[in-house]
Amino acid sequence: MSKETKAKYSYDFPRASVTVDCVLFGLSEDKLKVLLIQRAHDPFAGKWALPGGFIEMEESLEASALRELEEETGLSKIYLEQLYTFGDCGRDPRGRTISVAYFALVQAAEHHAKGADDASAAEWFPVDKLPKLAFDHAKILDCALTRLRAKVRYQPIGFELLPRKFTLSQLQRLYELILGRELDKRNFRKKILGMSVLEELDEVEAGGARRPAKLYRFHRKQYDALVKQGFHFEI
Amino acid sequence: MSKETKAKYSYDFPRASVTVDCVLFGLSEDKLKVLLIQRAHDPFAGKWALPGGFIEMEESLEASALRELEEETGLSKIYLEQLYTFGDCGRDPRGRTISVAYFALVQAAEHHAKGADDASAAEWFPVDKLPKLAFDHAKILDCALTRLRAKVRYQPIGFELLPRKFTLSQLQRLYELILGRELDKRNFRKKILGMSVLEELDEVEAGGARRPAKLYRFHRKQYDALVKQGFHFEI
DNA sequence: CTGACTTAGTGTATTTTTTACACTTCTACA
DNA sequence: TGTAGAAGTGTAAAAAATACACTAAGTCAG
Repeated sequence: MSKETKAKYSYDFPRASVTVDCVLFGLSEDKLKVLLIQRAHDPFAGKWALPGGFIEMEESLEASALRELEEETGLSKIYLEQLYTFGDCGRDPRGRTISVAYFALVQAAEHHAKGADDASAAEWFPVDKLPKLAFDHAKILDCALTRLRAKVRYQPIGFELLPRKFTLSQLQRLYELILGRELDKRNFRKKILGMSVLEELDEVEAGGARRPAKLYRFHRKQYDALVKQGFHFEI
Repeated sequence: MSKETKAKYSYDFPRASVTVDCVLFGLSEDKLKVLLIQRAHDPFAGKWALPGGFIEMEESLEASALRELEEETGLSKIYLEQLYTFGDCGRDPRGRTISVAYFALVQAAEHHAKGADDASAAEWFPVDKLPKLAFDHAKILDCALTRLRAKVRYQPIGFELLPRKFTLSQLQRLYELILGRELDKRNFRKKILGMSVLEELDEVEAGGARRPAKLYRFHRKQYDALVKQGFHFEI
């Protein structure tokens, strides 16, 4: 345990390292944001990067991603979806590294990320105002954004970005942000309510010098049931 | 090179193996088929499995997949798309193995696959009549089928499965096979022709005791141009 | 207390898209 | 030459998507 610092694991053939990286999207200040950490160590020390790191041997890929995320940003209990696997030869100066990328949507407001472990800082950046990223993380992020835009059209994933109780205007605004275009209020409401995946609550939004809006909640069970029946959610 | 058979590559931390596996779909005898190889070696010697194997260090993931495919089945020059990465702990009895799965569509008729290398045989199996598969390959195949069914709805991928020149009836039949339901002939033609991604040829189908059908060709350039304009292909 | 301000909330008419549906055409072969 | 068999074609009805403008409910300032 003292001087045995190298050559502890030997194999007949060379092996690549496997890492996981997470693209976390959040919504705050009326902007779509992504969570980045500032790297504490080389390579790319001081540079911004996606949270992530090496997998452990007795952990599934997703578990690795969740662990790294918690270690570096303090965030936990997040639903991750696998995005893509990046394995080009030159992508990591330390040697051949395969990175399995995950992405997730969270309520940025609820998650005050703080840097820890291999990260000296963690911060939410607007997706249209990003710093230069380490490794090929710009490419990974780009891939995630494309996926998000495609996905939001036919899956009700947007709900993950909002507080559990939200107004229809908030929901519409979210869709407009992700899709990058305005939607008609009446048509949006008609459509989304017609899907019966929203549960109308008996509460209204507090505060503000205007008519208070009704609050709704996403009805996941109802949604899952509809999906099973072959329902096609599409905005 | 003679007795140095172990411990040639050493690392400070344990590393997982990385493999690639390919799900190749083909069309023949009016059935959707998938290409399997019979494993020549342990583990699972004699069992059917997806073609695939370990990556090399100086090869991209896709290049590895193409190489393995050629080694084991003789097929080459195929457009592969990354499907998903499978990395659960118990999936390979040899130890922790991460498999990056790819999938592709080819004209089964044109590709007389023959077993070679680590495969003692290669054969096309109808997707609804599969043998028991090695590793977690049944899961991978299932994932590929789901993806294919989802994808065929909004991308004109089916064309890869047909000969370069094909009739509208063949195309319709293909869609029916993949989607698993019948389509109306007139509506199908109206829709597909309305997309202007098919080029009508001056040839007709030969042979057969019936009215010969016009031949068409997929117009990839036209399709790519439409996609750039934000065109949404959907059957 | 009331009027001004701000966002919430609502319905209908038009256009477009999707669906359902049946007969004629063309060729090979008996 | 006529019969078998797939190819090929149009229209009407239903459903979905779109465009569009006013009233309602609350806060706050005066």
